[in-house]
Amino acid sequence: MMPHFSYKTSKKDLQRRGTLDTPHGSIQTPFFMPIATRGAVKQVTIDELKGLGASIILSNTYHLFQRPGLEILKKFNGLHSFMGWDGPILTDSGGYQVFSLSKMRKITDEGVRFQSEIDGREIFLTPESVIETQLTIGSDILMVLDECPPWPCTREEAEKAVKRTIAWATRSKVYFEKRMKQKRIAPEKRPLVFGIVQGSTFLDLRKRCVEELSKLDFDGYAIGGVAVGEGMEDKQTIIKAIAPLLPADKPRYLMGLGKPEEIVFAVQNGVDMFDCVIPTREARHGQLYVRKGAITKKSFYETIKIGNEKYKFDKKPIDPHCPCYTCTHHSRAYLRHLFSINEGLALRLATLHNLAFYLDLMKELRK
RNA sequence: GUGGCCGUGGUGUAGUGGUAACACAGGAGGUUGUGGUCCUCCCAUCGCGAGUUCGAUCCUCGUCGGUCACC
Repeated sequence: MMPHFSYKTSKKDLQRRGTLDTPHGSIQTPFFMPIATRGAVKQVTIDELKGLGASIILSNTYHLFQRPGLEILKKFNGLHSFMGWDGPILTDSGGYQVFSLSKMRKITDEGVRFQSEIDGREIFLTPESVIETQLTIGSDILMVLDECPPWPCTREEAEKAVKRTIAWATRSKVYFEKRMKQKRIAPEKRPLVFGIVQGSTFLDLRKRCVEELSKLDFDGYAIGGVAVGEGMEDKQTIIKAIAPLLPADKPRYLMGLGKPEEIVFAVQNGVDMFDCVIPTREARHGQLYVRKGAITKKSFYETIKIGNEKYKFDKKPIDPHCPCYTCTHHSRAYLRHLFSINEGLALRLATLHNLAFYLDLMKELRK
């Protein structure tokens, strides 16, 4: 079996730099994945993503399954050719949707029954079906189906979710290996599959989850169920305690996070991979990131609400030191104007800038 | 000039003898394995003056403004 991941630790802390091999190329860690839930990073073209320094993007099995649907994805031989992105793609399993769309779901040991929020039809996800769908998508990194309990939750609920997550992870891995054998995939074409650690804020449950998942020898390990409502302290406690326990020779992925300082903190604790809606979603709502200084400083950035009245006459770019298209072409006042007249260009320019901020931050963390 | 009708926030509309509701606009927050369409909060001494009343945005009179009809 080929080595998918190699890394070096920095002198201080647990921080590491590495290279992760995928069927669509090798990429440097730590990295941030812009989110393309439905096969598009909102507002941004493929070339722009590459120009910004994105090496991998994230999409979502549950959403793609509904639209465009597997028939189209099969005809196109997967998502890469359908959307025109030839770099690596990680797909979330839909496990998070168990949590975020919880009004419309029913979980059993067998799987998750959803009522589609689009057309109302019933969708039944199992660990096996989710792996199969991700193989159809042609994902480079597959995530297993997990159960992400809400916060707060009781110890009993968390324990139940952990047990189910482990059981599902086992089934996922078995099914994945079976399919790899059947398909006779060459080692370098073989996608990666990641396990997901749950356990809410109960560290002993999380540790047990890590131990059980480690036995299954996944290609990488994710910390899930973080940033679901708990406070900063809980988040830090989980990251600090759990990240170093994950197998060191495999990439570590902190799912769904986060704010810039959370990413920095996690990288310093040995996490390699991130995704988050924050830069893209907040951009669409006019909240933009401005770099203030070195990462070592406590407040190395600030956010501005470009819609605020105080920017009405502001001739400065969003961030004078930012090399992105938006900052090299337009003023805050113009951006504010575009937002106030509800012009689509506003969303585009804002998204380009926030992604530049995040991806530049990752570049710096890889130095 | 005479008669009718109407004057409520930036705009358009509700409403009640116990100091005002809604939408949009405006202002300020929020957003963590995606909500461009989402959430929260703020923004009116009800044209002006007087009277009746415990209390008037509401009733009465006057006044100013708008509008329609008639002379």
